[in-house]
Amino acid sequence: MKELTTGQLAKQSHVNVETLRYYEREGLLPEPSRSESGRRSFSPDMVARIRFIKRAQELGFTLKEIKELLSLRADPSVTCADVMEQIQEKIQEIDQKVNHLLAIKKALEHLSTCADLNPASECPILENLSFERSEACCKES
Amino acid sequence: MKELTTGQLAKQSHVNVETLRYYEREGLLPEPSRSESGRRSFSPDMVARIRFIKRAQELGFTLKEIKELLSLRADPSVTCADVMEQIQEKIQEIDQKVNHLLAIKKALEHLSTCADLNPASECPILENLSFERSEACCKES
DNA sequence: TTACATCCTGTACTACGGTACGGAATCAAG
DNA sequence: CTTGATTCCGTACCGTAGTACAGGATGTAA
Repeated sequence: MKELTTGQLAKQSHVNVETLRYYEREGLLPEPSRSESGRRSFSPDMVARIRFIKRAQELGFTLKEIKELLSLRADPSVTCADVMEQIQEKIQEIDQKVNHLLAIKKALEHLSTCADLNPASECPILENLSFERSEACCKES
Repeated sequence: MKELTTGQLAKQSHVNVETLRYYEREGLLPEPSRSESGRRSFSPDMVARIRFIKRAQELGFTLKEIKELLSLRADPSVTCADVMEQIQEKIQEIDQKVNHLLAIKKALEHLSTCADLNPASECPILENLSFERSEACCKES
């Protein structure tokens, strides 16, 4: 396999050239070797590394966390259990986010119900948003 | 009710003084009247307005969207149905976010399972993250 | 009156994940 | 050899939701 230029790596990994430079700055990519004229020369392995980064992003990891994952991988004293732990944490975070969103949804649905019950009157939705919680919203049932 | 100074309004609405100035700049608060020396003088209604903003933020609206909601409220030609529509949109957005998070969770759980199945071997989790999708991950069942 | 608190303005800075741009150098194709 | 594409670097900018700060002007309490 040949080494890749910045542009080639960018194309193959479906990211912007500037993004590669940004990842390098942020320590997500190792400093590549350079040609005599100073141009970057990337190992083809970097395609997989960027796929890793993008996939992990999709999975809800921040670049900072991904950097940690990548350094875990580089450290031979790290066990599979260490990685498992990070993933379990991430799953819990996701559960929390989902629960928060569902609570918000419930509140919004409640506001909708209020509106249904007040067809011809002034819209109570916006006023209800002013309340601390929306319990005191509707004319009872 | 007396008019409030910036500091009083900030205290009563539990936000930072700078946040009030920021909201004013962003058009979320109307330009308050001023004292002779140039100090802001807020109507006590602004406490409710900021509560509205904060509550709507909790419900997942951005400041931009909140600004729209506030202007809806100010416009007498806007019907309750218009507001309902915004809320329905928001509910759909939330559903999408939840579904995305649950898909992520599933993928992470799958990675955990893989790790369970490979107790003594090299940790396959990180390598699996490199895959486009994680179907090809585990030793079958 | 003196001291301290609050307020004013404008600007800069934070985090996040990049994107855009200018000007110079270099590379590859015709 | 010339032209156009690519790459280089540093820096500035985007949106989001604020926070921080400098330096000056007021307001208030002892």
